Amino acid sequence: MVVGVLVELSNKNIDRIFDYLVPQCLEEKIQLGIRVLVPFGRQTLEGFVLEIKDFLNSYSDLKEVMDVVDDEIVLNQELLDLGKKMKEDTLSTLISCYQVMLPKALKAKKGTLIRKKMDIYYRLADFDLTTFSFSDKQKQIIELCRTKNFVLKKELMDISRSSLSTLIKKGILIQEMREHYRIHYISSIKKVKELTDDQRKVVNQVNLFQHAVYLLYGVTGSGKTEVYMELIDLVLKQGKTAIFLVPEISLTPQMVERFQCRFGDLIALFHSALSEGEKYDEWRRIVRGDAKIVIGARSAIFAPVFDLGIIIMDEEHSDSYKQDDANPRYHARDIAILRGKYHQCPVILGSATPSLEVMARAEKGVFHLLSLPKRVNGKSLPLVRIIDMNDEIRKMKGHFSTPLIQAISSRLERHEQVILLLNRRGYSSFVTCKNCGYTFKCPNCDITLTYHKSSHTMRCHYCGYGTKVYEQCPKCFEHSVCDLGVGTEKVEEELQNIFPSYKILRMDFDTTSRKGMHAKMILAFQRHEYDILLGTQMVAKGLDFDNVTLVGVINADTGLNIPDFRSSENTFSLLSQVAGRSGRSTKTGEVIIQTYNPQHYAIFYAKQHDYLGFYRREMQLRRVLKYPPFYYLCSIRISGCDPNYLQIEANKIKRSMERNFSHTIILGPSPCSIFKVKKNYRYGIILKYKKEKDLSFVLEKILDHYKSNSKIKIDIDFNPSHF
DNA sequence: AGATAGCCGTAC
DNA sequence: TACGGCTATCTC
Repeated sequence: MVVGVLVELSNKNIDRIFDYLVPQCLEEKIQLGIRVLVPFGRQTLEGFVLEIKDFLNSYSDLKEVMDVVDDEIVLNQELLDLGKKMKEDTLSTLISCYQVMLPKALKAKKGTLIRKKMDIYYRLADFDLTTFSFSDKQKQIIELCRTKNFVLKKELMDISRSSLSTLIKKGILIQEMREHYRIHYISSIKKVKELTDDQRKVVNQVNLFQHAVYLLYGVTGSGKTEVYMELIDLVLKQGKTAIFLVPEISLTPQMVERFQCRFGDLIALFHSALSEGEKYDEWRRIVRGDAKIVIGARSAIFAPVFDLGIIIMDEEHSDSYKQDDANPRYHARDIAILRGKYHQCPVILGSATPSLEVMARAEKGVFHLLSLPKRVNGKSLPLVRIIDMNDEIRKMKGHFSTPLIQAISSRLERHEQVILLLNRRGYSSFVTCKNCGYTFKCPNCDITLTYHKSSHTMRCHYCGYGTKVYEQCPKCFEHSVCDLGVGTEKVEEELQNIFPSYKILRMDFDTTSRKGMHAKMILAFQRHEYDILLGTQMVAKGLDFDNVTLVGVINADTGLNIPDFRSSENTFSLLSQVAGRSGRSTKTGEVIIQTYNPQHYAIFYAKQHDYLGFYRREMQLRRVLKYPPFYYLCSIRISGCDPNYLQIEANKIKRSMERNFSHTIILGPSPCSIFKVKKNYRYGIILKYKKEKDLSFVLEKILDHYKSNSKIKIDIDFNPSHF
C-alpha cells in the first residue's frame, strides 16, 4: 500500500502530495484524513493521508510511513474536499486550509500533545436482579445505576467502597471507560418561550429540507435568538445537527445561558476563553456525536458534524467572520454556504444591519429575505438624540457635552444603568481641524487621508495620492489642524470626576484580555454592581441588560474617518447596534450620540433607525465609486525589508497584471497605512473587478514566481474586510 | 522549515 | 585553494 501525504509545513514549495510506502503492520489503520508520521528530508513530520493507492513498480525509492498518529480520522471527506476548494478560492497552501479547521491541540508541536482523558464508569449487567439479596448500600448503588444508566466510579465510591467492589466481583456492575470532557454542562431544560406571530411566520418560511440562503433582517430586540433556537430545535427533532456562529465579542455568558437552558449538554461551545485542551474536548464531543449544536466564532464553521441540518450566522455583517491576518483568508459566510450546499441544508444569515453584499443579494432574490420589523416587547426603538459637538465643544472641558452629562445623571438618580461607547477604531491616524471638525479627503477616492508622522504628510492608501499637512484648515481658515487620539483610561478618569459617587466599569482590550474577564464584567454589570459601563466596540453587541435605559456614544465620528470604503457602513451598524442596547425591557430607552458630523448620512439614518434608507444611499455611492457589492475587490500586499527593491518589484507585479487583465481596475502600488512594521515595508495593490476569468490563474503565477524569493512576501486577500 | 549544492568574491 | 556568504533547489 502507498499513501499520498500532505506534510504539516505551510510553504508554497511543499504544497503538494508526497508518496510513502505503508509497512504491513500499519496498513489496517490507514484511512483518508488520518494523520501519519513520515520522514521528510532529514526531519520527521506529521502529515495528512490524502490518497491511498496500490503499490506499483513505477514507484521508485519510496520512504516508509513511520507511524499512524490518530485512532480515528481527523478530517472527514467533506472537510478534505472543502479544504481543496478553499485553496482554490484563497490561493493559500492546502495544509493551511486543513490546519485552520482543526483545534490547535491537534497540531504537531513537539511534546505538547494534548491527550484525551478517560473516566471509569459502571453500568448494570443485563440480568435479573430479583434472585439476589443486597445490603442497603448495595441497593443504593444499584438504584443509582438504574436511573442514570452510567455512573462515574467516584460517585459510587462515595456511597460505599466495599459494596461497589462486591457488586463488581459478582458481575452485577460492568466497568466501562468513557472519555472525560473537561467542561460540564447542565442538562436541565427550561420552559420554551412561546414565539410571537412574526417569529412563527419567519420560522415557517424556512425550508429545512433543502439548501437555500436566508437573510433574517430583524431590528435589535426583535427576538432573532428565539427564531434561531426554534429552528435549531426543529432540526434536532429530525435527528440532525446545527452550527450557530456568532462574532467572538457577542459570545457572552448571557447568550450562552439562553442556549444552555434550552439545549443543555447538546451544545459544544467554542469560546476564546477555553484552553486548547478544552477546545479539543469540545471538538471530540462533536466527532463522537455527543454534541449536536456547535456554538462558536469564525472557525466553528469547520466543526466536524455529521448530518448538518442548519447553519446560522448571527450578526452576519460582523467583520470578525473574515480571517484577514493569516492564510487562508477566508470568510465564514462563504464556507457556510459551501457546507450548506453539501448537506443540503439552509443557511440563515441574521442581522439588524445586514452587510450591503448580503442585502443586495437578498434584493436580487439570490438569498431569501425574512424580516422581523418589530421589537418583541412592543416597545418602539429608543429615541436617539444627536449632539452637535461643533456647538458644544466650546462649552465643555473634556469629552462630555452638557446634555449627555445631564442625561447620565438623571438616569443614575433613578437607579438605572448607562452604557457609554468610546469608539476607538481608527483613532489618531487621521487629521482633523479642531475648530470645525473638517477632515482631509483624497480628491480621487473619497477616502479620508491618513497621517504619516515620519514624513509629516497625508496619504491615500487606495491610490497613493499624498500631500503635506496644512496647518491651516481649508474650511474655516483657523490654524487648528491636528491629529487625534484619546485613551479609555483618560475618559474613565474624567467620568469618575463628574460622577464621583457612582461606580464605573471600564471594558476595553486592556481590561478584558485576561481570561474570562469579559464574561465576569458583564455579569457584574448585570447584577448592578456598577452604574456605568464604559467601553469600546465590545459593549455594542448582543448584550441584553433590562436596566439600561441610556446609551451614550462619546465620539461617533472616529469610525467615519478610517480610510476604508466601508467606514460609513461600519459606523451606521455600530451606532444601530449600540442604540439597540437601550430600553430592551419595560423601561423606555434613550440614546445620545455626540458627533462633529451631525449631517452625515450614517449618523442621520442611525438616528432614524432607518436601515433601508441607509442601504439605498450607501448603494448609490458604492455604484458610483465602483466598490462592493458592485465590484469585487482583491488586495495584494507586497512586503519585505528592502523598500527600494520592494517598490521595483511591486511595479513589476502591477505591469504584469496590466498585461494580463482586461476588465480589472488596478490601483497602486501604494505604501500601506503602516508602511513599516517590524523592519518590514509594505506595499499594496488593489484590484477592482466584476469578471476576470484568469484572475486566480494570473495571481497564482505571480505567487509562484516569488515563492522562493526570500526578499519578498506576497499576501493575497479576496474580498478584504478592510485595508 | 531545514539542509545542501553551486556560485561568486576575497584572503592567504 | 580555502572559506564564507548568498541563493536556488529539494525534500516521496
